[in-house]
Amino acid sequence: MNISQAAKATGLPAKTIRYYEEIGLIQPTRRDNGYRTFTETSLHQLNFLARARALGFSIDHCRSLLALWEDRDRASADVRRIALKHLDEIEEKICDLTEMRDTLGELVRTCDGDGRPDCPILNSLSQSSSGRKYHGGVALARRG
Amino acid sequence: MNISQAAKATGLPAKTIRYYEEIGLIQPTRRDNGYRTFTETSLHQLNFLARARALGFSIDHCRSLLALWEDRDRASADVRRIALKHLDEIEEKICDLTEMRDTLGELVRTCDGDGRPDCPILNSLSQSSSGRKYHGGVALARRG
DNA sequence: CCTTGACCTTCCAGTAACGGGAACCCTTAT
DNA sequence: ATAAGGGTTCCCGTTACTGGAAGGTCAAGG
Repeated sequence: MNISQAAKATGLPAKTIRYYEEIGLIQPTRRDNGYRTFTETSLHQLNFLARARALGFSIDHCRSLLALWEDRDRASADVRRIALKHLDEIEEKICDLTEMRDTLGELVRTCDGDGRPDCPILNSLSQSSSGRKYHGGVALARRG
Repeated sequence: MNISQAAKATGLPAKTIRYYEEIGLIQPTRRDNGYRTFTETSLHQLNFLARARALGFSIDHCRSLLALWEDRDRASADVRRIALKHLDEIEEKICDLTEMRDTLGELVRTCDGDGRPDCPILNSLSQSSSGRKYHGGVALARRG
């Protein structure tokens, strides 16, 4: 099975699959012409990764989970620990975002949105930062 | 006022302030020795930026908001439109994260976390992806 | 005058997780 | 022979910074 077939089968872009190989998450074999070959096992791994990534696990966490998955003797507790840690992070993010949403929602609510130059949103933003939290800048930033 | 004073006054790291100058968000003047000088106006801008960033506005949105803020004739509707768009994105993120949390929480709940090798979390992850959504990989990823 | 230490400067590299696109090879069909 | 549709590697760009090196500046102390 070639990479585009594997991509179709797992829902992952071919680029992503190549990337996963590059960083050592998977090791598909090669044919004589250099093409990657994906077996049933590769597909299982890729599906595992796709699902874990969809649940928000980082690549590093995915690496650990994948190793645990392939270790017949692993302890369930190890997996649980990673999942719990991730769950905590998700909770915190939801909390931050909810706070953002409430604050911003309140501002938007009080903004007429008409043609007049007065704007409660800008007024609030220009106030000197009481209650503002600096989260390291990037933690709450948007992507894409 | 030097950069470290400005940093202390705004809560932004000096590195970040230099970065904001580099990408053209602010234009502090320079002294003869090359040191940046921050005035009351600079501090207002930096506070504005810090607050907008804390609300999750992207740098690009911040740039627009800052321009609108400094435009005495701007229409309130312009600001409102940006804020609403951002609000939508926040909502969607919260939604995605909540879904993640619920799914992962359910898995963790059914996991004993003992020493035995059987693990419901891994079992679920290894199932073939029904109901899984591929969000473009990065949208839901963690940072830091 | 010299040194020390705390500032300040610029520049370069790295982060997470890919996506876009160029340049080029392989296979199959016409 | 050539065109289409795979595949490959490699490099750059993305976001919003952070860390660190190399070096200039300034005030105080000996």
